[in-house]
Amino acid sequence: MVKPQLRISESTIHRLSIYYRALNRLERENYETISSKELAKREKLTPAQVRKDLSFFGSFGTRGLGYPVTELRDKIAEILGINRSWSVALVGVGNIGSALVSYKEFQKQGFRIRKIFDNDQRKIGSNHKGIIVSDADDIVTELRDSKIEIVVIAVPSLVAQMIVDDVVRAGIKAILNFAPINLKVPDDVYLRNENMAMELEYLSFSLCNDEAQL
Amino acid sequence: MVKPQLRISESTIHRLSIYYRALNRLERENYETISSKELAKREKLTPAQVRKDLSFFGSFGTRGLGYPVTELRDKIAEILGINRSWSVALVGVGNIGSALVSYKEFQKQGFRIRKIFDNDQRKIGSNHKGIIVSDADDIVTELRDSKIEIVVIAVPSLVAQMIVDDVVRAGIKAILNFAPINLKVPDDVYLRNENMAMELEYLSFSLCNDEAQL
DNA sequence: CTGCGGTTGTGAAACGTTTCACAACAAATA
DNA sequence: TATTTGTTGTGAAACGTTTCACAACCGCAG
Ligand SMILES: NC(=O)c1ccc[n+]([C@@H]2O[C@H](COP(=O)([O-])OP(=O)(O)OC[C@H]3O[C@@H](n4cnc5c(N)ncnc54)[C@H](O)[C@@H]3O)[C@@H](O)[C@H]2O)c1
Ligand SMILES: NC(=O)c1ccc[n+]([C@@H]2O[C@H](COP(=O)([O-])OP(=O)(O)OC[C@H]3O[C@@H](n4cnc5c(N)ncnc54)[C@H](O)[C@@H]3O)[C@@H](O)[C@H]2O)c1
Repeated sequence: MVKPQLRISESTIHRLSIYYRALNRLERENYETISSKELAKREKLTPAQVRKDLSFFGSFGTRGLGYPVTELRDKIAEILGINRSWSVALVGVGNIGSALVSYKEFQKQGFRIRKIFDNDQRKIGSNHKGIIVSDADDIVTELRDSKIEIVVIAVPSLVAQMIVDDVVRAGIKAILNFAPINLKVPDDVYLRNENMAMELEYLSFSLCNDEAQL
Repeated sequence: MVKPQLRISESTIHRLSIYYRALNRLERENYETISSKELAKREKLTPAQVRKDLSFFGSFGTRGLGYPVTELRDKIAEILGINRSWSVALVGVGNIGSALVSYKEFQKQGFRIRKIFDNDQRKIGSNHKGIIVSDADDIVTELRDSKIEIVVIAVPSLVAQMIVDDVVRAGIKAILNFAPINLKVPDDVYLRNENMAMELEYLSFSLCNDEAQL
């Protein structure tokens, strides 16, 4: 898929996610083709950037015409690996965990929550959207025997490292963490952090340094 | 605060957020000073980066000794503008909105949710952590007469642009958006997006391109 | 008060990403 | 067929960020 031995930057991948969503909308609006110029305008990017990003993975457009919307959308889905479904487990079904379980878009996109863990006796055994909450003490064994590929961590910061150690021990290679803390994982485990406080802090900084044109 | 006419990059600000949290932990662990080397190690960054980031804002360390933990933490809080409290409004108290209202860390950090809007008749008038939910139809007037500085958008994507237009019309200059869509705002309004799907997609991409050492 | 180990602050080099600019091509029109 | 308009794909230039490397300095020991 990727042109051999070319390192793709994080920003490029993030923009592919953006293109993917934009193309879905364009399809709904019955566009058949889209130029890099128009796509860039819609997403506040530059046409050159759109073309360069795509060119890392192949040549999907037609000169003079632009890119075929549906085809490009599918191509990007393939590149991102979202043209399939992924088995996801959630650890910690509190405020944010519950919100994630109830979020239909993730399921629609192919991210299927198949296991939920918690250590609260009142929650263990309860049913969340058809999934029975397991005891967090069993994470290692339950994950090892499962087909889970991605684990979402939504437990308090203080216990997050402990949980993530278990998750890693169970052989999981991809983790999405909501605790505002830097988790330590081996090099072969992919870890992404979702840190809302950081975005609020960015807004705070922007407001404080307003005249400086950020 | 910022050295005159120097543009600070987004990455630098994000790292300041990281340092801030790290320093808080160090304080709890009774560290009095910390070297850029040690701080970098803890947060998987480089010592040079730590020093360069801080140097944009002044000179906070002592050669031979490192940085004073508490003092530096307070300095960074001042730079980020989080040494004060901010009045926040939330629009959409569904799954994710409720999670945010219940999240104590934001309040502790000084981000105080003071108003909540929704358009669901069953929710309007109800009480969430001491705040009565207002009718979303009144956003413009209610926000205009208020001291709200930051608005969090947690409504379905389809209505997010409409809501954000109201919010902008009310004179709000900082918005944190959870809807997975590119919102259009005037140049003088700061908009940050929290897009969880994007992080899941990044993990998916990483897993699919594993051998390529991402 | 000199020398040494340790660390900052910062210009300059190295590196990475974005933007530019244009050849190559597609379609439409005359 | 020739010409015009529009757009991609991509090397090369411009720009921005990270890393390097070292002078300047601190505290301490002798
Ligand atoms: N709520 C938010 O809006 C929000 C926003 C940003 C970040 N976060 C972060 O997300 C995480 C969860 O936040 P929350 O508000 O949902 O907290 P919460 O207290 O509502 O939920 C935490 C859940 O984890 C469970 N838990 C605790 N220890 C556990 C363990 N050892 N093993 C398994 N489960 C355990 C608890 O029983 C609870 O169900 C925290 O790290 C928080 O900082 C939350
Ligand atoms: N739930 C999640 O975990 C999650 C994760 C990522 C992103 N998001 C995004 O966050 C947003 C909210 O998601 P959710 O799961 O909380 O949805 P939800 O349906 O649970 O909540 C949406 C809330 O917005 C209210 N609302 C609808 N139209 C409104 C209007 N015109 N004015 C004011 N309020 C209105 C609804 O009454 C409801 O209370 C969506 O854009 C979603 O894509 C949610």
